[in-house]
Amino acid sequence: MERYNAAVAEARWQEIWDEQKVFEAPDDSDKPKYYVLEMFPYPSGRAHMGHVRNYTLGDVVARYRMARGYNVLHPMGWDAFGMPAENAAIESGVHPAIWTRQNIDHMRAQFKPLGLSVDWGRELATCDPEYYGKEQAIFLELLEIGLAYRKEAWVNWDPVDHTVLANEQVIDGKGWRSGAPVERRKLTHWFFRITEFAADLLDALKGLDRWPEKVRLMQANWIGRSEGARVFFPLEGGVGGEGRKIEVFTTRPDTLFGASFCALAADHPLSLELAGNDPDLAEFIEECRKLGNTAEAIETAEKRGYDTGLTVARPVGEPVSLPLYVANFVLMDYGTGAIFGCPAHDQRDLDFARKYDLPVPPVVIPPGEDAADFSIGDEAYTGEGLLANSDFLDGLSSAEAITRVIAHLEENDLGKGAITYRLRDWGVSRQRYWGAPVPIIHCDKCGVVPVPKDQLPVTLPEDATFDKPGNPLDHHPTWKHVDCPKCGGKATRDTDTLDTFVDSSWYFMRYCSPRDEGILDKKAAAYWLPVDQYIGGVEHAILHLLYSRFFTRALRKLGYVDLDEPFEGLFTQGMVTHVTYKDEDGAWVFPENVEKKPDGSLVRVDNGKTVSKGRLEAMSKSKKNVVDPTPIVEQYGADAVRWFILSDSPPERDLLWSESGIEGAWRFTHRLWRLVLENIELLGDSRPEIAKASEFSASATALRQLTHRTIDGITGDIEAFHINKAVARIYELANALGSRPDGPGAEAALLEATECIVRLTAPMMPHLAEELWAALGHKTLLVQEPWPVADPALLARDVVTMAVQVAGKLRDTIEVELDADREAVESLALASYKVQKAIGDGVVRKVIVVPNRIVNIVVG
RNA sequence: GCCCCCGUGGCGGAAUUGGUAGACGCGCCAGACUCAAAAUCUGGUUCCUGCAAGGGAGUGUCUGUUCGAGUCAGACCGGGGGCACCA
Repeated sequence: MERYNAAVAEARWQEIWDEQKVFEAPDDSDKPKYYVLEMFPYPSGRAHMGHVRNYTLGDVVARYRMARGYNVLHPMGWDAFGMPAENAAIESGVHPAIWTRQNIDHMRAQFKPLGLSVDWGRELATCDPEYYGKEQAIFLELLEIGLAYRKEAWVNWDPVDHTVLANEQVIDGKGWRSGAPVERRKLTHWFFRITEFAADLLDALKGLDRWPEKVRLMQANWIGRSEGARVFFPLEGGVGGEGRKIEVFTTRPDTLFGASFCALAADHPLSLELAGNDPDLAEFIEECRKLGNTAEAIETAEKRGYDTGLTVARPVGEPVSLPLYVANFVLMDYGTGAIFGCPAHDQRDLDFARKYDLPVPPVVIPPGEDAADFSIGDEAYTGEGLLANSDFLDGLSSAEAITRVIAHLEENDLGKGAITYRLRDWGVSRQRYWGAPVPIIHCDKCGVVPVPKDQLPVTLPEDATFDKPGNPLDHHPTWKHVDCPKCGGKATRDTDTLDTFVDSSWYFMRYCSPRDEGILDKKAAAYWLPVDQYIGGVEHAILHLLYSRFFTRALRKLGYVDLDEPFEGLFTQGMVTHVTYKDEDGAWVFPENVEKKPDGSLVRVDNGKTVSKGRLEAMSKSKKNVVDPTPIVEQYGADAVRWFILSDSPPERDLLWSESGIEGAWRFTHRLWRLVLENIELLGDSRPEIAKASEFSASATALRQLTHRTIDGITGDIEAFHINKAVARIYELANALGSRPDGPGAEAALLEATECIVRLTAPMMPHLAEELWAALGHKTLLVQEPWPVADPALLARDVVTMAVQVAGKLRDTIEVELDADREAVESLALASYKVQKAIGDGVVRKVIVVPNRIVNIVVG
């Protein structure tokens, strides 16, 4: 028997699928639609195993749904804007567009041999003007309805690179690339008003029942809803005019009587106003700004405050004056930028109070403590309890007190119940070249002027230079200089580009009508959306998914789509890991540079140094544990790679890439090939139809039952993303196919099982399955064949094996008819020699019979 | 610090959701084929004890609920992830 030549067969089937356009998805169909999407890749230039895993998982779903009779949309594109392209331009002088194009071509060439069921006709790249021009149109429409706006905001500014840095690009308070200490600067930026949907984005998480609980939780935490109250504290002494007051937010209005000070954020308007004629305060504010916002800075910084000398009045109960501070731990962009400090019941406030010698009156008494002698030491009491020293709240529980005090505040116009979210508006301006230009013109006379829609796209100038720091769009000699569309006078373009998260927030909608002249074709969008199954890494659990949810709501408001949630089902896959090796100097070593000596020790091939096996790590260039998919696919074939990736590890967990694993998978492709061809040989020209067989031997029936259980099991496994279990069932059926049935109906049963294993393998190893389907004599393409259906009659068993326990310990098993009655089972169990031996001279107290499962004999 | 998830053979992992722990694969061991090797096929493989039949232990640790616990509850230990001065 000749060997299966994966390379030849895979190329051939890919060509046939391509020619017959089997993966092209029409925008309307009698079939139900199913939209499968994997997160589109950043074209870094090299495909990695993580991509292979991601797209293989999606492909299994897509091919399965096709077989189940769905009109499947399974597109692919490129998240093509972003910094690496610009860095490449700075480092090697290649233009970002050229660099990106080459990478896309290279990666597409790496993906194609995987045999993915992708409709390549819908391919898009976010750096194409056809794409980002539409994005600019969306921007302008968001501006019209107030979901995009401009405001001044504090940003991390890299003084060397002359650019804004995202928080994650600031390491130890320094720019990740320049190493220069990052400054806090106030810049005017574009924002998307995502906070408008904060409540909805949070509430709607409940309905996303096909999302991982973990992701929903992370989003909920990120949105961060806090319930409490806003409370006004009047400024005393007529400062700033009569009736002036500061507004604070608190989640613990029940502790209001425990207030011993109030504090403002450094950038609070009142702080800035007071700093105007208080140089010391101005200096303090400056220090706060320098502090930065890195984790380390925050952790090590002690609580510090500046006493403004002003006082505020406690708004409830007996009149009490509280000192007003400006404090470094109060955030301007959360709540109202001002707090009241209740040291007894908040750790930060307590630290602050101890430092500045402020009173610490307890007002919430923990259960079991006595109000008379309860006092606070070094730890604030943040739990609930009964109120004391709190006027009309005394004796109430924390919960009751909160309700009561809010009612009191509202009746007397001193404050109101309020909800605050941690979520902030999304700053989208980036001072970079390789992104979608903000389609805005700034005119001295007319102010901010949108680029007229008929002048979109605002394209990037091709002749930008990258040899000096800062934004190439800003230094370009001519690009930004334009006439004002309104008054015709001299004006300049906005030189910022949009955050690349904007690009990825709507690409899944654009796929529905990728060549549409407008933003999108409403009919196509209505047909295809939402995405039925989205698949990608957990690293996007928060931002990308949250921004996409926002964009969907925004486009709904604009009338383009009629849905809130873009992704009906979400699956987050694990990483691909590989062992790491380090030599005696602690340097990472490539696996191919490691040799195993006969005594089992490991050495470097190049210099003979001792190597130790490190822990499993996600594949990364820096740890030298990457495996390039392309040579592996060339060596073993795409099916073997796909099979290995799908077996063993559950898709949501990390996958350990190993050489022995891929070889095992490769062996199975050959084993299945041989098994099926042997069966074909055995059957000769006969193709006995299962429906025509009138009688089946025991072995034929057993094989049929396994076949149908396998169909049923794999169907459920794929739907539940238990792909590793589906793989195990294929192995099980393959093992059974090794020993052929005999007697009446044997040939029909064998053919049925053989055809089924081929059909069930198709989503995972599509080329091999197609090859074997043809070998079985079929003229149709397997990819267009329906999914097999399990016969319920063959799923039911007429005889079951029941376990018999004595005192909870397994002693024997018995064969009984399905649903055999209790007494029969009981007496059969008691008749067992092993059971009797185990009972010995004990007394049978009770016999528990769980039908078709287990018998437990309780012995006293 | 707060929130969440996970601990099962040498390894990756199954276990119908409270009912025969270890499916399936990798690895390893033995056998068959071969002059030999590779490939392939067959069998074995949780641990302890025993020639064997068998017996005992066993799902991170300890306690509990139950006729019965990998599964439920409580405490602890270990690993991973998210958020982090959010009032």
